[in-house]
Amino acid sequence: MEVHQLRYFCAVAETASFTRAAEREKVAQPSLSQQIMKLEKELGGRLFDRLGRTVRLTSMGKVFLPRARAILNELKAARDEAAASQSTLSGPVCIGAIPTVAPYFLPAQIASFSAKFPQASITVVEDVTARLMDRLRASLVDLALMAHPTRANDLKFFPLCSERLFAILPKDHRLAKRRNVLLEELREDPFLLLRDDHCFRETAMEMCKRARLSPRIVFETGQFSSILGMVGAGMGISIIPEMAVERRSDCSFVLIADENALRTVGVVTLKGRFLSRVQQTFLEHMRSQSEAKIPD
Amino acid sequence: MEVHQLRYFCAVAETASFTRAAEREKVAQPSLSQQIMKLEKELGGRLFDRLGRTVRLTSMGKVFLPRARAILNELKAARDEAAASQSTLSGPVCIGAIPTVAPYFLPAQIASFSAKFPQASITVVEDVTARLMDRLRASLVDLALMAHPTRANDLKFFPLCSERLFAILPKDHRLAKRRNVLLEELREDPFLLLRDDHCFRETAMEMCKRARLSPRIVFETGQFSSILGMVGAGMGISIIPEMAVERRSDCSFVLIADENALRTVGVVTLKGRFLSRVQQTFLEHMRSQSEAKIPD
DNA sequence: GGACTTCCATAGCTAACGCCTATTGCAAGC
DNA sequence: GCTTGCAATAGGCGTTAGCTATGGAAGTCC
Repeated sequence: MEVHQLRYFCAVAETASFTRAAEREKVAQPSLSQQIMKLEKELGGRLFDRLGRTVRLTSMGKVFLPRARAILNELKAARDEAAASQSTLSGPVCIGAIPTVAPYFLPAQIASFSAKFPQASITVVEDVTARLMDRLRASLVDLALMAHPTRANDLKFFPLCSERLFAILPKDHRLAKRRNVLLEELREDPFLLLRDDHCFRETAMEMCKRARLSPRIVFETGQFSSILGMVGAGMGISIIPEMAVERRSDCSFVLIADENALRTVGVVTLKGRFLSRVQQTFLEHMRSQSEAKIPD
Repeated sequence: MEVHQLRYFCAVAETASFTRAAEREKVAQPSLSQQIMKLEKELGGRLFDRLGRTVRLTSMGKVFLPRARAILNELKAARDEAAASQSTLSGPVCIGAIPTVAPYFLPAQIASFSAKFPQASITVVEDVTARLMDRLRASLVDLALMAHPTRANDLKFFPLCSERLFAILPKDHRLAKRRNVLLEELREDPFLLLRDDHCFRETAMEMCKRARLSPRIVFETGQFSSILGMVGAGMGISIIPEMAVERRSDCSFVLIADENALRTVGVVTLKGRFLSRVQQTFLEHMRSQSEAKIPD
């Protein structure tokens, strides 16, 4: 049973004529007759009575007609829906983001994108790098915002922006008024850091290592806002990226005087993964939005 | 968009592998790949992500899958229903019958057929010959019980039985006790006949003509039972076929002594009309049932 | 890290099948 | 009885779904 056979069948039923049906379907009449006969053979009985010059549905034809019509409609609906899911900028976009990027970067991006494409249904998953990579590989997220080009070669990294790193000090810290600072100068201060699974902990530790400094860690957390609070309370110092800097009365942010004190934020996708048009568009939206923001 | 493409698509979606899907669908893997690619091209986007060794639905694939499944199910249902309407002995049988046959012949036929094939849904239309022929030509009835082979060459006549004709006389008629009678002997009696559009009127008039008798008609009706009642009341005499004979205290039935005093009852179908299996079976049922009943 | 395996895509060929034109066969209408 | 209208048949052609063989990329094993 083939699609064109159903089309021809409906055409004959509707025009009550093989000749007119053939015209409507833009095929020669014998071709159409053949296909109808083939269909009749498959179904084990005639669909039409051929009575001299009139053609009429048999009782089997009568029960078959609505089903054939339904199938043709469903085919059209399926084709249309599929095409629409590609051509219109609608459908699901699931974005992953690490906790040290999500609250500072995503809200504005999503807001501007949603304003342009209100049909897109955006969901966000916040998780640490390792687990985001798993989710990418399982196609549970379409795009992931992460820091540093990934070493995994089944993933692709699109850099968005590089941002400078800052030392965060209590307002009354001896270096709080400086325009910039070397990490070496903070050798004696107790450190507050993110937990082990956060990639920014690694970034910070890397900086310390470059400054030949092994920090005394007195507090670990999962979010910068806790660090800011604790630093403000005088518990110690820390390192944060530029996007986490915020005006506070109890903390000072001092630029780290090291040209390598940078964090690169980018979008990661799974290689070989086909992105729908919305998903692709969201990626391009983020890239174009952040071009302007790349500080250098 | 073709049926096999939908089948292949579902197979890949369900096995998560082109190779396994090809095995399941009994085609070579490249053939299947080609068809999927063709389908993807038609829909304007990929249906699957090919990620190294895993194959996974894209978001378009996810919306397309249930629709493809639904269509395949509908196809199967349509095929099954059509095949069932041919193979199982169910479905509509619309029988036409002339009023001078219907009440005497049909009830037993329908009862025995329904007992054997309770799935058949039988409807009966009672009408005179001319209108039954119209209904046959319009496919409003599938079979029609009529008398005498039809002259119309777009119809086909299957004889069922030939029955003798009887004179019906009031109990106190001078010939009421006879074993048989010649129509000539009834030359003086007033006649009761069916109305003009009933074919049995023609049969009766034919008999009169053969007996060189032009009957004086004193009553016309549409049914034998009225004639029986009126004859019983002594209004006159009439002619009826054997199947209309019934024991009555006020009438006598005397066989007409003419070897041509016969009425042939048969089934008529429209030439070129395809009968479903029930319809065909009903026809054969009637023919086999009445074989035994053909008097000669 | 190189050989092997696994899996999908590509290339080239073949056979089937849908479509074509021309013609026949059958009714219907003048 | 001839023409007309319509579906079926016959025979040729081109497209295409299917095949085998091969290529290339990713994962696996020693």
